[in-house]
Amino acid sequence: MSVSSEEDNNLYQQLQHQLQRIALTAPITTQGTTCIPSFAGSMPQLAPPLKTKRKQVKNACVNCQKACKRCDDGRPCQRCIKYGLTETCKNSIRKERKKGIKRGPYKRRTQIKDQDDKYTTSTSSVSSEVFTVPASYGQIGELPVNPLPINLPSISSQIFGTQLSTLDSGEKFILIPQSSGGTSYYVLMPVQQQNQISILPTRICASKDLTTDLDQDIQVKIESEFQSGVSDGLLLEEDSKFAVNKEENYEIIPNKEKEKKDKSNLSVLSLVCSGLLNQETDTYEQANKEMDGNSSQDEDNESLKSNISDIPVSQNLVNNEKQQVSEYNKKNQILDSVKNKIVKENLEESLKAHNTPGDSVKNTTHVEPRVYSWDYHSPSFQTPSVESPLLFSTPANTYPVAQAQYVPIKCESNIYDMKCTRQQNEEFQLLQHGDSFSQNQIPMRQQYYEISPFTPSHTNPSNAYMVQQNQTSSFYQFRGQQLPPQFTPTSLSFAFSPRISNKSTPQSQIRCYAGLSVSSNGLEDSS
DNA sequence: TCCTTCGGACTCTCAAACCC
DNA sequence: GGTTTGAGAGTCCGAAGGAC
Repeated sequence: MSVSSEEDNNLYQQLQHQLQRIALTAPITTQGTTCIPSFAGSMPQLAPPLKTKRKQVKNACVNCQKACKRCDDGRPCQRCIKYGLTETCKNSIRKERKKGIKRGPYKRRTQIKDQDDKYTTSTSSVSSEVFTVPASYGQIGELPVNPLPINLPSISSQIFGTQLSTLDSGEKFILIPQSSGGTSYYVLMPVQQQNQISILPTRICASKDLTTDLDQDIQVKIESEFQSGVSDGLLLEEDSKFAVNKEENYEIIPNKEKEKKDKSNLSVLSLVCSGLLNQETDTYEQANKEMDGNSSQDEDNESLKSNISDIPVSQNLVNNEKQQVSEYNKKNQILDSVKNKIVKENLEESLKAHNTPGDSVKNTTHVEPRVYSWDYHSPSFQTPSVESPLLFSTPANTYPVAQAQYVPIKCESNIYDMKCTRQQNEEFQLLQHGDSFSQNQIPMRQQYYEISPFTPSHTNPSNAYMVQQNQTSSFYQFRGQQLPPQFTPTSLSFAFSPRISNKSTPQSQIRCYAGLSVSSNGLEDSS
C-alpha cells in the first residue's frame, strides 16, 4: 500500500491504528442496531440503523391494500384468514403504467460529482483527533453482523474504496462513505482475503440488502474517483481503462477473482454482493433439500416454524399454485364444457374409427398422438396461515397415479401438531370427491400424508374427480364420463383437508383441490 | 389488548434515455 | 441491443385513536 502524500499517509496511519483498536476492543455487536462511533471523548451515539430492505408482495389483496397492511402471495392471504376475510381476498387490480412520459436528462453523475467535490475539499481539514469505536461493534476476526461503521472526521476522498488493513495486516477493509437519516458516517466494509469473499454477515438477507445498497453508492463513488482523476497512490486501481497501473503498490485482491482483478474495488464489492447472493442461493437450495428430503422430525416446533418461513422457493411453489386456483371457479365452468365436448368428440371419433373398414391401417400410419392436457384444476391450498403454514412440496399435479398406490403430499407443518392433538378419529376429506376418509384410509406418516386412490365403492362415480380404473378394460372415468381407452391420466393432483375436530382452531383447516391431466396416447391404442 | 385508519416512507416496475 | 435512470404506482410501517 502506498500513499501519495504525507497528509494521506498520516490519515491512513490513523485508520490503521483505529482498525487495530477495533480489533482489540470491539466485542460482538448486537444484531439489528448499529451505532455510529463518535470521536474520542464523546459518547457513542445510536446511528440510524442499517435497515434491512423491506420486502413487499407484487400485488396485495384488496383487503390488505385497503388497510395498508402487509399482505402475502397466498390467496386468501394470512391477514384475510386471520380476520375472516377469505371470501373477499382477491388480488387488487393494478393500474396500467402511463406511457409516453418524457424524461429529463439524467442527473445522477452530476450529483455524485458534486459530492465528490465536497469530499475532496474537506481533505484539507482532516482532523488529527483520534477516533474511537465503541465496544459494541463487532470484533475483527469474527463474523460481524454488519459492516463496521465508524464515524470519522473529514476524510480524504482518496481513501474511499481503498483497501485498508490493520497494523498487523490481519484484516482488510474498504472505507465507504455512508449517509443515513441525515447523518454522514463511514463504513468499514470487511474484505476477506484469498479465496474468501467479504465476510458474510450471519443475517444474510439484511446484510445482502445493505451490501446491495452500498454497492451502488460505492461503485459510483469509486467510479467518480477514477474519473475525476484524483486516484493517486491510494486507490487500488489496476484497470487499464483508467491508465493507472500501480499494481505493485496495492493490497491483494481475492485470487479467486483474478479474471476480474482489474476491476479492483469495484470487483471486491461485486464479490461481496455475489457472495451474498450465492449464500442466499445456498439457503434456498438448502431449504429445498429440506423440503425434498424427509424433514427432520426432531426439530422442535419453533425451529420448524422458522424453517418454514424461510423457505421461499417452496413457498413460492405453493403460492404460485395458490394463485392459480383463485381463478378456478371461473375456469372451471368454461373448461367443464370444453372437456365434455372433447370427451364427446373423441368418443365419437373412436367409435367412428372402429366402424370404418381399413381404419386400423390408417391409424397406424397417420396417427398423430394428441395430448389433451387439461390443466383444469390446479391444486391449491386455501388457508395456510402464519400459524399453519402447510407446504406441499410434492408437485402433486404431476404425480403419476397409474403407477402409484399412494399420492404422497408432504406436509411441512408441525404447527398442526402443536395446535391440535391428533385424534384417533381425525378425518381427512377429499373435498372434491365429497367423501371422507378415516385415518386408516389416509394414513398420516410423520410429515407425509398419503392418500389412497379411490375405489368405486367409496364414491358416486358421477361426482368423482378421481379416475376410476376398470380392472379388465382399463378405462378411466372422469367426472362421470368414461374416457376413451386411449386416454390415460398422466398426472393427477389432489389434496385434502385435514379436518380437525378442534373447532377452536379453524385456521388449521386446510382446503385443497384436485387436478387432473389426461393425455391421449394415440388412436392406435384404441384398437 | 386488539383493531382500524392513514400519512408518508419505502419498494418495485418498466419505459425512456443513454451507452457501447 | 443492453444498461441505467428515475418517476409512476403500489406496498406497508408505525403512530394514533377507538372499541371492547
